[in-house]
Amino acid sequence: MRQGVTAMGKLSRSFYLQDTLQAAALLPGHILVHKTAQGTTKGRIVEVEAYLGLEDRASHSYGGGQRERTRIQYEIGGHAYIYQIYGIHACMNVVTGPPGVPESILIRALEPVEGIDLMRRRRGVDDMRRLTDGPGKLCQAMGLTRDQYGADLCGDTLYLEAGYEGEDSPYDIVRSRRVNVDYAQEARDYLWRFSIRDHPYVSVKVN
DNA sequence: GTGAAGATTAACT
DNA sequence: GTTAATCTTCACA
Repeated sequence: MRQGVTAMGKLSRSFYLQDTLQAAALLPGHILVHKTAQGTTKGRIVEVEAYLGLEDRASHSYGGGQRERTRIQYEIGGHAYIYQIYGIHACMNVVTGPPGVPESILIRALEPVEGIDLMRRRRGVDDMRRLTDGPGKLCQAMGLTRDQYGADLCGDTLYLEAGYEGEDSPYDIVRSRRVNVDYAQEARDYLWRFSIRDHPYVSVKVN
């Protein structure tokens, strides 16, 4: 390694075991990495939303009823919860908390960092701005499908790389209402979306 | 077995 | 701002 170039490590299990809202607030700025036979893609997380199963009417695990789709949310934090939505798109979540606690964090937007040409090919789009500025788009760009359901983020193919060091985020994080959960009664107003202030890759403008 | 709805996107008007 | 695309999962019978 060259002098002055710091290799920052992979986020460890402990990151995923902290309080979900705390983890969600710290997630923007870190890097999502996916290694495939086609190549490696990396993107800096710029927008996430927390889903707290038991008390959150917008969560797939609301009420705690364990279903086939949400099985992985009940595992220990640090696994990938990927589901298909509207029959078309995949969405990538990071499972948090100890075993038995169905909480996760939806990754809603990334800033492309590495493998940008591969992302362009997968998306069939040239404009870099449209590569990863939405939950379905980033999965397509990163090559994430339900095949990655349950992947261990403490493994070597799909994981998070530290984008900054230390306990506190150096980014200016904004809390806002989540996107497209208006049906969720009282839960629609929870400020469980965390994004980097004014970042160009955030999917939906913060109010 | 049947049906409804969705943590979205892109292409419209 | 509105709407179609497209299909798995879940609720209910």
